[in-house]
Amino acid sequence: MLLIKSMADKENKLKPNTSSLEISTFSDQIPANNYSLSSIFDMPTCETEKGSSLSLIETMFSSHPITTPSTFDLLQPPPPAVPLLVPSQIVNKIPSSEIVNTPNSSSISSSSTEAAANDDQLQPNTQTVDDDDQHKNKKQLKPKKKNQKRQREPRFAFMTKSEVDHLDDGFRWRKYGQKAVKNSPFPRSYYRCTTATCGVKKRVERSSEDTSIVVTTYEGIHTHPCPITPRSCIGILSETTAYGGSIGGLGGNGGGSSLFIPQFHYQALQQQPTYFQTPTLPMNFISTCDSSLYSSQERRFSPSTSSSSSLARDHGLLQDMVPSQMRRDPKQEVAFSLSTLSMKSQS
DNA sequence: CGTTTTTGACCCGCGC
DNA sequence: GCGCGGGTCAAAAACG
Repeated sequence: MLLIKSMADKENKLKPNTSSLEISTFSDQIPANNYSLSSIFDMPTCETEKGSSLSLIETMFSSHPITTPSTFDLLQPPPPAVPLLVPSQIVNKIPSSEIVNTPNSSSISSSSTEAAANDDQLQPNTQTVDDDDQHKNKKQLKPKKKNQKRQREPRFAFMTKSEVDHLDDGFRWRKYGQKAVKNSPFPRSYYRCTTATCGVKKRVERSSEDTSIVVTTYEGIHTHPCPITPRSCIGILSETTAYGGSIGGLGGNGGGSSLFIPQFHYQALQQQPTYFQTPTLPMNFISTCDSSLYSSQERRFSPSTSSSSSLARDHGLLQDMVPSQMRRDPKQEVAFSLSTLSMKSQS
């Protein structure tokens, strides 16, 4: 699971060279039942340039309980990546029990089969039914087998502090539904990746407790490159990850938060099962902080910013993960664990 | 005119 | 069995 919180307001816009961005991404072993992450983690606080202090993780999912742990069980938090990629200061805050490798965890690519295998209620012939087929069957043949549960892709939830609900993450989404959320004045929107072969979906809803927080839940893995690849992303990405086949992303524009969570290189998922196929997480994440300065369309053609190019010159794991300026500022902490993204990519 | 959004209806799972 | 809530469909409307 990834959780991200960013601070952005109109007066304190996120810029690549500023450190007003607060990020906390991590993975955990998902409890079997509903849970509130705020009760699991005691994250440190950090200060923005404006001096405001807030917890990196305040009320993660306290109002958004995850009720489908089976999908999250698919996440694989690999131990090797955590100590290398997560600042120890942050790691120490995360109970080790929460980041241990999960025996039941599996890869994304193998999630469908393993999920089915782990789900005794699933019948064997349901394992290969994908979303599209489900939809077709839904229209053609209403009756479903009783024990046939809808198979869900792994989900990744992000929390961002944003004024805009639908954050631009570089991918193109088509809204296909909207529902009122119980006990919340804000509706939940359903989006689907517009790429024909890509079945990634995402839900966007605003927290009822903190209306400034937008909860974005991604479901599935993109099987294609990002159609709108920010130059700044390319600037700091290794060649193998420049496409940023992603689990999910957030990117603000129009004065909202400006985040971009790079995703797996879609090829990496298929070919190279290595944790370190994903060191681009915070890189993209941070490199596109300036997206508020231009629209997503413009961003497609915008030249690399000086900051991103400077970031591109940074090498090494930590350098790759954290902008130099942010690294220098002890107040600005970036906590992340690629373990969530580190899933076996055997196919 | 193609694409996206809106929105009411429908399906499905689950709890009672 | 029924009601509720989450999720999805698809026609119509809106948009660029």
